[in-house]
Amino acid sequence: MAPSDVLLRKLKRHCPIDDADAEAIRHLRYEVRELTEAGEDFIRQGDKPTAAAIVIEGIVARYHTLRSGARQYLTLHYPGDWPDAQGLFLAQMDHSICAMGPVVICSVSHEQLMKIFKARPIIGFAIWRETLVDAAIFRESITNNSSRRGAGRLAHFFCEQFLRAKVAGVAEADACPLPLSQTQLGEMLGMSLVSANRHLQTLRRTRIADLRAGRLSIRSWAKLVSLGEFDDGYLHQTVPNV
Amino acid sequence: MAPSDVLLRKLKRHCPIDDADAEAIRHLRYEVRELTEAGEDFIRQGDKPTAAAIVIEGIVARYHTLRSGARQYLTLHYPGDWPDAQGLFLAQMDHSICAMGPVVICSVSHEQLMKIFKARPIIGFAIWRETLVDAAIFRESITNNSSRRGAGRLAHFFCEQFLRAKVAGVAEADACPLPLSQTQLGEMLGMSLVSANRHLQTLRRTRIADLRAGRLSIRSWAKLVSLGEFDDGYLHQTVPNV
DNA sequence: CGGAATGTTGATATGCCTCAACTAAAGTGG
DNA sequence: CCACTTTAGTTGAGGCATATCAACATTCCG
Repeated sequence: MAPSDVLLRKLKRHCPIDDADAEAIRHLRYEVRELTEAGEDFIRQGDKPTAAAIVIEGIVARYHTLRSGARQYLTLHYPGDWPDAQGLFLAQMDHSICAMGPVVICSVSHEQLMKIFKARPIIGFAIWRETLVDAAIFRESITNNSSRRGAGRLAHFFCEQFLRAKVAGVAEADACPLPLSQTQLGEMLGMSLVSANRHLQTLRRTRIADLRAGRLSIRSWAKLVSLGEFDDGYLHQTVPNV
Repeated sequence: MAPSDVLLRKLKRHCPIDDADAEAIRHLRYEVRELTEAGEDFIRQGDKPTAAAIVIEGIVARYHTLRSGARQYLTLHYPGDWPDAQGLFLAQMDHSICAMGPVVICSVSHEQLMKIFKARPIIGFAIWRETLVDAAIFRESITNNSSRRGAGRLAHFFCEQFLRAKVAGVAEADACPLPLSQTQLGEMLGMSLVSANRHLQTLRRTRIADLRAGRLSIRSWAKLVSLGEFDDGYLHQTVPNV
């Protein structure tokens, strides 16, 4: 899919974009970039970005680097997502973003975006809303990592990733890409890789879900939702009137 | 301080607000509300707000309610903060907000705000930036609650609250209000109240910090920062050019 | 003065981390 | 194509941090 199509598809999920808005978006100049290496950073903590990136293909992750050098993964991002939209107003990156596999991203300069926001506020609102949904996802992660434990924490995470992959159009009926090693899964959920491994096996053994070779398979959605106490409200998939 | 002064003070921290912008803000109609009961909710999970609240005096908290009825506190908010700005674009609240003591809030209808955003984009940008800093704070909480443990987790939290209280103008040189019971401290940091109590005592014994009667006293800022591995970059206090 | 909420302490249990060894799979170079 | 290396996944054992339970102290408030 062409970058502007991915972009429009996503923005329309946030706000009603009319033909003139769509035209303006199609006329943006973006630079397309391919990353082939899994793990490659494309924005680093401390950077001062002058353009915003949109994921076109593949999956990227935001992460903090701790004093010790350890990582805390924060979220994954799917095609259509704007993983560094905050860079529009926050001068310096407080975290890094890396590719979780082969990825295509495109970037649009802040300059162009600021101009379009002034001329067509609705486009700014759509991207603002994107950042607000991100924030809701962060909040949910605080809760998941702080108050659920073991398999429930994994289950909640899997529910979210599966739904988001589905909305982004990269999931099948009962499976989706989830290119995380068990080490990374642990770094995402605040547990050791040994714990991640063991809870993963529990989900396998109970035929609830399976993660293998970068692919998440859902065996029983109902059980997964129940175990993770998952309620998708925070993903805010229903579009408001603006 | 008058509501519009608190509001302007905060917005100016985000973007350069000119006289005409300030005038427009002063002419907004807001409803002032006082809450006297600690613990009183003023927005509930599931609500569909039609106005946005600004904290004028006191401290409020956002929290999730789990299936079990337990709470996960997400963040505290200080005078000038917009704890439910997300309601502008996300139809339904995914969390609740309560007063942590006597509080004054004022609310401005979404209708008025949307109008002013279209006429004066810079005001929208300032509030957008507010929501982006919130998101950065959420990210940091994920990391703090997931990858630091014990006293370090407490220390990081205390550093953040002290700095934010200072910026909001409600802190003294080495102390600030922090109206949390130990139970709530635990619910904020993802630990039991017994653990919260014991780590608190460690900080007391080592003369690093003390929390008593809703008041946080900093005994050694240097040690607190070091113990919590605190770096204030994520609070994004430096103002960008727009 | 009594009752409720909050804070403190001890004892016990358990979940998770760490260490360490080993297996399996994937990628590399001769 | 096969040995070799590297990375990822699996398993067991031991110890520690934190949760839980329970009793008690303290403060606050009516």
